[in-house]
Amino acid sequence: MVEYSRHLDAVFHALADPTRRAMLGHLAERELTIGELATPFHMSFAGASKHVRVLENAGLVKRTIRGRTHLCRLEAARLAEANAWLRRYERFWNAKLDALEALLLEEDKAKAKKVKE
Amino acid sequence: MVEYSRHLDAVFHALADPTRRAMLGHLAERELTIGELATPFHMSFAGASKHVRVLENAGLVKRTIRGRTHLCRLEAARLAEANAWLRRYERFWNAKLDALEALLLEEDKAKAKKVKE
DNA sequence: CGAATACTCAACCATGTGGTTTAGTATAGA
DNA sequence: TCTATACTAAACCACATGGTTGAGTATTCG
Repeated sequence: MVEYSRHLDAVFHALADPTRRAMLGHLAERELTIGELATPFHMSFAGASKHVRVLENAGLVKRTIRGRTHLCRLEAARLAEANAWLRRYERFWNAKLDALEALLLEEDKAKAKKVKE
Repeated sequence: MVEYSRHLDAVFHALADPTRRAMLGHLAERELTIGELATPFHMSFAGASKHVRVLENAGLVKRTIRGRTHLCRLEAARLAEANAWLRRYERFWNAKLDALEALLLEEDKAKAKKVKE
């Protein structure tokens, strides 16, 4: 759980930029080269390339060099880690789950009582 | 959906720091003052205070000034937004949820149909 | 009142960030 | 082979970040 920490730093930092989030969105459709990733943005090629590097370092993108083009594909495992971290706070934003939790808690109490008896 | 973008920048940036993530963890237990939030960390009081400010600006923490102490409580709505963003990639890391997603999508379609009618 | 407490603000520092441009490397294709 | 393509690397810029210290502002309490 603590092992996530380093990952999470990099992943959340990578996600904190709208360009990079958009890039991930495009990669969700299909694999793309650096050039294809770069074109939608008003930015130099090198600039976009640096964003891809950040995503790669965060483990969100894997690169396959094929000839002179670099094919990038989405790697979702680290997104799953980030999601897992966020889910720990789910009960704070989801009242329905709060009620469920209360229910389960009571069930647990009932069980505990039975065990004691 | 695009409206999230500004929020997401701030939220993900706030979450990219382990000190701030730990602070949120503590706030999940109970409301805390700035001083209580600061003590666990090897850091000046003012330094910790700046972290709280970042969380506050990201909308993750609400502050209630009570006399000379500032009580902070977790505000999870923005975490929910971040979670919603991440969930769009769920199918990439969880094959089982893929089926669920398809199901929900059909339900949504059914609902949309009803609304239209 | 006076002193301790809880906190902010401002200035400062080193480093990191997002962006650029220019130059360089390696591959593909005429 | 010669040139266009796809990309990286490096140097540079302005600005943000995470951290510090020191001073300032309320508020509480003896």
